[in-house]
Amino acid sequence: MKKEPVPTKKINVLIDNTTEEKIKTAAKNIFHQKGYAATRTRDIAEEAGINLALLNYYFRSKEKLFDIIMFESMQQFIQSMTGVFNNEKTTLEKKIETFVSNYIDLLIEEPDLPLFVLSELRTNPNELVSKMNMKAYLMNSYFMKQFQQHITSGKIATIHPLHFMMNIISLIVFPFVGSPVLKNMGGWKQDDFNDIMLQRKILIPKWIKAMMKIEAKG
Amino acid sequence: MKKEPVPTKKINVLIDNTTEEKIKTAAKNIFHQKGYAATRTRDIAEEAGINLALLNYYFRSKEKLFDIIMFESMQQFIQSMTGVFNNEKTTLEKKIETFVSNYIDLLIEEPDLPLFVLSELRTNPNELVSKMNMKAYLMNSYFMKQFQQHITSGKIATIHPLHFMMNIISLIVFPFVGSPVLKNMGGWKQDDFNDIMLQRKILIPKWIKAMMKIEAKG
DNA sequence: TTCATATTTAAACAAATGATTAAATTATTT
DNA sequence: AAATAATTTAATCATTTGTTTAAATATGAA
Repeated sequence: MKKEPVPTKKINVLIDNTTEEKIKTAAKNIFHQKGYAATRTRDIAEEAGINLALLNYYFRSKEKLFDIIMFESMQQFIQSMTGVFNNEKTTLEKKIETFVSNYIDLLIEEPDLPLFVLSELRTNPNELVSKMNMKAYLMNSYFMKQFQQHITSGKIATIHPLHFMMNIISLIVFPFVGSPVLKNMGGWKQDDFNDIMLQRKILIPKWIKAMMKIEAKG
Repeated sequence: MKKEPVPTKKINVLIDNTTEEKIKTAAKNIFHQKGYAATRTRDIAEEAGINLALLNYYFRSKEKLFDIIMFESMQQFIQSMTGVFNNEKTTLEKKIETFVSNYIDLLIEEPDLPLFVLSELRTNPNELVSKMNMKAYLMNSYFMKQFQQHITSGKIATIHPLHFMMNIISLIVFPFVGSPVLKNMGGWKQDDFNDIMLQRKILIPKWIKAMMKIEAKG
């Protein structure tokens, strides 16, 4: 007779050996690739190499499992900012460079992350987004303080901080979201695409700086 | 006994009065909002106000109906370029301004279009993308000719045309894709959001021009 | 009108799918 | 080792969902 599964908190092994972790890893892969609705619990079980019933044994339901994956994915999606934006020892310029670089590295590792998060956010209520409390984080960051200083000292144009964030994130993330089209148009294989994205680690900070200045003149 | 439905090509009425059109309109709305997998044929029937069986009567299957919607959506997604990019009487700068303006107008009308197309493209093979032949269209356009001239004459930096297109489209489209997050962070209602997007009709062309120049110096 | 054809409807079907059950196996404790 | 608890398995269930069927209704032609 089964009861509640025991809270599996053994020693952390490098390789996901526990059944629970195998399921989570498989779920992440398939959810990221196909989204919630198109994912079958049987697909997850097969990818994880486990019996279908174990999914419900460990996670109660497809939806509960999804909620966990979704939460962790959103954290990963956001976490790129943490640690960069509150460093009081780096300049604004340096923060932008680091942010762009870290983010592109992350997306080369997890190319399906943005489209997954954004697609699922479309249906779900924005409860999760509120929970993440991104607004407070960004607005209270040291980054934002520096940004405001640059504006008041006239170093950069007067512009809504969210326009600024929108622009940086757009330039970083959108190519990954549109990669099927881009690869087709450029005749690029995965490695070519990644090379182009790596180029953008250098280019995007330059572009951003240029964008922020011109406003002041025009 | 039913046979093949007759090809419904009556006089085009302003209001979608025919059953076929009612189904297509409903299907577009729901597919755009929820994607293929999360859409139930019963949802479409209900939204269209018709009997469920009529969907299969007119379109054979959910998939065939989806293919039609998907094709038309991609055309709409791409069509924004047509007509702008091959106008031989406008400058490069003017083309950019018009393109940005038209595109933002389209996305305010059809805010779900990009995420829908890009999500579905992720799963499907890129057969559709190839069929659209976007590469040939862009590369053979008068726009691209002007772009190359600007590079050779030193007016703008040497840069891969796809980087350039990526940047414009990223700045236009990504805010719509990430609108749930943006609205939350900015505390914006739909109308506020649209106002911000309308601001970008002016801002994006300025930013793009600035980006293209700085490269030359650096 | 009358007849044929097109359209619409309610009901039902079959496959897919998330979830559960009860038994079998493995691991842990006493 | 024996007993208890945890994990795994194969089979099954119940619901959802895309699709079909056969009858009913509406439309148009003769």
